[in-house]
Amino acid sequence: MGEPKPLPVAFYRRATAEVARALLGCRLTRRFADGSTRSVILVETEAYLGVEDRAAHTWGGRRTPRVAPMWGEGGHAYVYFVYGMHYCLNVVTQREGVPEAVLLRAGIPEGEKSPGLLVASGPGRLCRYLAIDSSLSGVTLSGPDLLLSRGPRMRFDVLVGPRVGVDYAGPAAAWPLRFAVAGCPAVTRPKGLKLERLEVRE
DNA sequence: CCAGAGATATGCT
DNA sequence: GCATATCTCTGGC
Repeated sequence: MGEPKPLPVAFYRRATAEVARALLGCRLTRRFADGSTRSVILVETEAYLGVEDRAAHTWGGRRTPRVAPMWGEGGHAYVYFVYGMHYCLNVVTQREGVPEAVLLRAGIPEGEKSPGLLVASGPGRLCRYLAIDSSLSGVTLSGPDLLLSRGPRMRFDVLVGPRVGVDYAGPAAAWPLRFAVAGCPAVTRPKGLKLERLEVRE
């Protein structure tokens, strides 16, 4: 297999909830210092809609050193540390000055000897599996360390529902915000998720 | 199923 | 200073 091709910048410039849905089935590749790689196919995502969204770190226009990557160009990573022991990886969307992002909640490891479906289930475990920490916050998702690419050809149903944590309502939250691949055991507590439609990617 | 522990960076008062 | 956090694991019902 050749080198996966990064997603184009235009991919990240759509409405954030739409990007979250489109990330399902995409491949996230982590490259290590020794040149080895690990990849997952994304199966669960969540949108965070910036200044209007009380659940977003940039709610109300917060602009602190930690969230600086969210204010930057789409297609970059925003990684934060939470609960004293977990990292969470977000995909920054849209353009500079629009601080929105998509939390990556689960992925299926690709090419493992014994396909451990559960090791990348949950945002903290996903980061642990890919050895992602806050030193990667702000890096491009089209670079050597992290690469987002179109996933394998597949067809799947999309589950849509509320976010897992506290799901603040608001003007911006009229959108569905959480997306998952139906029937995938790696998806966090599918409760509350409703089947929306069949997705075909070829 | 649910409550509690775990451990610390971050951001607000 | 202090409360909180886009979480995970374990142990008890």
